[in-house]
Amino acid sequence: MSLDRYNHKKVENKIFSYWEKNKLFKPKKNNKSFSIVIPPPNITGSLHMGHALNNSLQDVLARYYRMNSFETLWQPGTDHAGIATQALVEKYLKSQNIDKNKIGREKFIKKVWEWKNEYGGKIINQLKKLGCSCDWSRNAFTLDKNISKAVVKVFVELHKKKLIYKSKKLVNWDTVLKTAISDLEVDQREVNSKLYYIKYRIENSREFITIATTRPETMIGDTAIAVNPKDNRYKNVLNKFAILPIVGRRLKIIQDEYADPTQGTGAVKITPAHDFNDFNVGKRQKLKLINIFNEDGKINNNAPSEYVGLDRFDARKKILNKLIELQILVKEENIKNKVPYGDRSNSIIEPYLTEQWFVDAKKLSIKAKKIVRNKKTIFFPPNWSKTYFQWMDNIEPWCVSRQLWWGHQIPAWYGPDKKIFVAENEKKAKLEARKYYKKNVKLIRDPDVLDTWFSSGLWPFATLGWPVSNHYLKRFYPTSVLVTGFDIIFFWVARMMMLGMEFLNKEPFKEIYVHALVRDEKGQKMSKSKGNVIDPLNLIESYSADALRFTLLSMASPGRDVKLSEQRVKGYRNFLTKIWNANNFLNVNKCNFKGKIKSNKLSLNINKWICSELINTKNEASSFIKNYRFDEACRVIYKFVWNSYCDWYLELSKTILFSKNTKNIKEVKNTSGLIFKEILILLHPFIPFITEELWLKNKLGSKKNKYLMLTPWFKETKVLIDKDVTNVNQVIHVISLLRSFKSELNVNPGSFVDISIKSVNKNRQNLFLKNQTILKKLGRINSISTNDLDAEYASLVVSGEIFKIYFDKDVDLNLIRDNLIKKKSKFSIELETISKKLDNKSFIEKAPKHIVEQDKNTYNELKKDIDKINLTIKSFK
RNA sequence: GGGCGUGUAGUUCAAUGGUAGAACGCUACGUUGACAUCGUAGAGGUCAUAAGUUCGAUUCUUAUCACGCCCA
Repeated sequence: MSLDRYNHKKVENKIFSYWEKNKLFKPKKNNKSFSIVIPPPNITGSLHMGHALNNSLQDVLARYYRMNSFETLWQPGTDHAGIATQALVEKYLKSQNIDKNKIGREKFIKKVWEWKNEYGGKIINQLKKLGCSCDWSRNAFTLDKNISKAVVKVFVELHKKKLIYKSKKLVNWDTVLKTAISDLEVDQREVNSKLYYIKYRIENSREFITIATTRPETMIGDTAIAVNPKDNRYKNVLNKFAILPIVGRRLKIIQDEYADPTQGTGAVKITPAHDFNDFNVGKRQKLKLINIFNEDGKINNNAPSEYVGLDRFDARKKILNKLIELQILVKEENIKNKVPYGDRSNSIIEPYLTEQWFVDAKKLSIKAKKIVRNKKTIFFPPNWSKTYFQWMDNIEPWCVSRQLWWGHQIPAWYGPDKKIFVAENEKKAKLEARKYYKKNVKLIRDPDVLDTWFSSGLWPFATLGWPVSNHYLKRFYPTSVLVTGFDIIFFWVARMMMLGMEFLNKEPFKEIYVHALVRDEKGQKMSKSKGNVIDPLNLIESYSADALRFTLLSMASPGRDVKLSEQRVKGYRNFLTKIWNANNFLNVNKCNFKGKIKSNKLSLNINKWICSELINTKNEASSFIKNYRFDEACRVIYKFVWNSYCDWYLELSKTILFSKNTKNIKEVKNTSGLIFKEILILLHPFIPFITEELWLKNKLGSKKNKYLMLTPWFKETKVLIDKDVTNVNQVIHVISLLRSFKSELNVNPGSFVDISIKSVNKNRQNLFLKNQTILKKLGRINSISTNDLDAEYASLVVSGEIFKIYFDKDVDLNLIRDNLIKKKSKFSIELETISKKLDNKSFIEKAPKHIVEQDKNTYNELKKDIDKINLTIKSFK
């Protein structure tokens, strides 16, 4: 009979639309609550493997807790990604010959919103394809009105508390995007560079001091030369002046710990406006800061006229040529050093002196650290807290202003004398200004916007409606768990912790589950330039979202990267097919899905057995999910469904289904259907689509609730231990041995045999006779007899007892004997190791009793087996 | 330089202080009753190396060697 095959393409979208239409994603009132906020993907993004893993994990949790009667909210949303989005739209406009600066800020922002409304929802739809059960009606965006309000409030309050301030400092400046960026957005890359040795003449002398630098062009901004106080080589020139070549400025030769005697010549030029270390030296030594760049990285008017307007790299070339001409370039040395790159623009970042807004992260970090130290927020795996502390302990002021248009404009206004008024809106700023100036003055708003992470730092409470107090905030904050990749512990997690503690005085998450990166099958980071990117949407298209989810989840072992290969996805697609076919089998045989399992009312041992397996699996799976061991949860469920249920139970059940005992048939039809129903429940958090499809197809829902998604997970938890259960395990064991035996003896596995259990003990004889239908069918046995037959036989030794096997065709006696000898030697080796242990007095004395007992038992069993085999071998002679 | 992590079957990974497991791949065979996207059987491991703790170490400790990531 040919039945239809599972076609995920027909199923997945349809099922999702059912869930959405029937509003199943909305939290249902209940005593206990469970909440997650999604790490908001940015609106320019499209689903990559990292998202797929991250969201599969969250969805398992959300679905699991929802099915366990928790009032569950998975809060979705996206962030506005200031730099990325602005750059993208700018580029797009440029392609249409529209210049951002010509159309102006307001129109530009309108264009970005247009773009956002058109394309910004792409990733949301992709998350839906993956099956994410977020409450999509609450989909949030960092530039939404309410979140923007929260952002302003936070800014104003932090400013009041003096935790936000404006200051002129060196920042990381992106000369392409023309904005400050945070330390974290700077990528330190090791590159091949040159170290240039340059002679600076000592004033009023014919002597020189040679400095070494990787950035000769910044010499225009030099304001000193430093040597280490311990460096005796330069004693004679200390406090003298050197003359800066090309420019002619006098540079004092100073002592500073920063100069490293082992680096270069030990003398180092100090350019406080263009290097973070030099900046600190400058502060200590009260040096002048001379900025030599414009915001685009071109030389400004502080340089000699012939260099003004040159790009920094052209300036370098020109200056080097000049140095050669002046014969003061001593040498060039090839070195490797770290050069800062902007992770968005991919251009070299310039330390640049500007006025920016800073958050006093150090103060904010105090509570945020405490909460983790006190285990109010727990990292999983726990080691990530070390990373968190390490960063928090060395935290620097957080530069939050960006010279962009797209984002939250800073709520700060300037009076005519540059006096700053920070307020929630212009009206309030004006009021304050009036108070200050005692008259109305014109205020100009700060043009800059806030770092995107500033608003995503408010994500766990701003999305729940803060600062307005409401049901959601009360019910779902602190959230239960944050699921995130380790790469944004600093960027995002730390910031949410700091701001959550500051404004709600409560940790934003009770737990933080940190997952790894998804790499390709060779362990390489996926990147477009390497061309090894596996697109999750392609995998979904080919193998279904369910298969992709199960793959990612089963590989999500803590502390380990996910190395993804398509083969695995294919393998789990096969798993779906298996489930689908099992369902076909049940339907063909008119199995019954209705009712409840009452394991204590079952009479057939195979039914008791599968019930017991199910309960064990369910309990194990539950505890694995609670402990974030999704890999283990997948493993036990997969094993149960495929091996226990499909391979053994359904095969065993055929002996009943194809019998004539109507009572037994009924019990099997009930049990097989109900166990399958339980399997769907069990699997639903992992593979929601196919399970829901089968649930609906078989009409397994109640009148109140049609859908699997809202069906309770737990029904029965008591572990079933029963003699019948262990008996089934024994029967399975014997069948397996018999199959192996045939294969070892080169006997056609399809052929039937007769067996004699004459020499087996009475109890076990009864067990085998009682289960002879099963044994005969699955073991391919004609007859089981308590008397030996008059024919050639081979002996199968099981647990010290001999089964005599009569084959329908003659088997080579030598083969049988060799088989026995092989087994004997295997057993003998085992026996030897165990007897060594048992002969060891300290083992007997010191090892736990049950271990000694266990070994003694094994010893006896092996001994018995070997004796029986010896006996049999003798009979050959 | 500081920190974190990883070395277990051909591959990707589990587990465990008491005779090493799975999946995929591979090999052989294919038994009418859902399934060849399948079934049955099988091969395949000095658990990176060395020392220590222990009755016993793949598991704990230390060192070494490889590899990866983060921070400076």
